Amino acid sequence: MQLKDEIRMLIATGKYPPGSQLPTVRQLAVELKINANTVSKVYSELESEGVLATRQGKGTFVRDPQEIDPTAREAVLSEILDSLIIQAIALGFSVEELLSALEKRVKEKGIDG
Amino acid sequence: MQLKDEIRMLIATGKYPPGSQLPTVRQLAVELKINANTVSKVYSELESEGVLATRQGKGTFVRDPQEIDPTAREAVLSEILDSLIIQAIALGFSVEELLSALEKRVKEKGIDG
DNA sequence: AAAATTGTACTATAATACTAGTACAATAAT
DNA sequence: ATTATTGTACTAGTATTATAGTACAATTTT
Repeated sequence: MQLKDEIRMLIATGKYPPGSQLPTVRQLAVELKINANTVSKVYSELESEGVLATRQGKGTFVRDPQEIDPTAREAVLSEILDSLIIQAIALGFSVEELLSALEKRVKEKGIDG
Repeated sequence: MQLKDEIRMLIATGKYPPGSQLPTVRQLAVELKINANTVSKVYSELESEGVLATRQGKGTFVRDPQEIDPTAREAVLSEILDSLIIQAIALGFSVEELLSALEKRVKEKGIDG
């Protein structure tokens, strides 16, 4: 299920800004040649992470971050940070190296904000 | 396959320092009540990431980070950093928030280095 | 109210991953 | 050399997951 990553990517790069509507599950299923239920599951998982919001009969939308419960939002971030830290340390990177690598990567990708 | 994460965790926390030997695939398979081939696969994947080194007939060992090819090592780090950045941005975190959250998380966990 | 649009639930089928058991290959110890 | 130890390859069986197709539920639009 790397579809989740692709959707997050499209959101992160601004292709789908907050409030915008994602393709319908049927549209995306046809486009990617996968099953509508699989798309639905992915949307549901991203919804439970707070990234998306679905409304029956209307569609699936990118959630405005300010509307997300801050506690849940930070919990998700902490989880992925922990995973990152563990992987980096296991590879022998120091904390300093990790921090500077993140800064460098951010600059390279030219991310706004 | 969250076994990979657990092994990385044990390495990161110093339970298995560089050069130390991991349990044999059979030992770990019995202990976790899973199949030896599954353990072998996990070991192989971690080896391809550069974290482990296996030697036929001798066992599987934690690789000394200094022995890892620096290019491959940084490629792995870049990959997980990109994943982190995308997830964080999709959740509406700014780069500044991401960096400070990482610093904070590192301090909280009291990681050496 | 009726029709259209969208996400979801359900069953059956196909594909994938895991398990179990065994045999083999490479290294180390005797 | 022989034996023991360790990781790997292989086949077959099981379980999990994804797919396909259909029907249903909730909302919007007409």
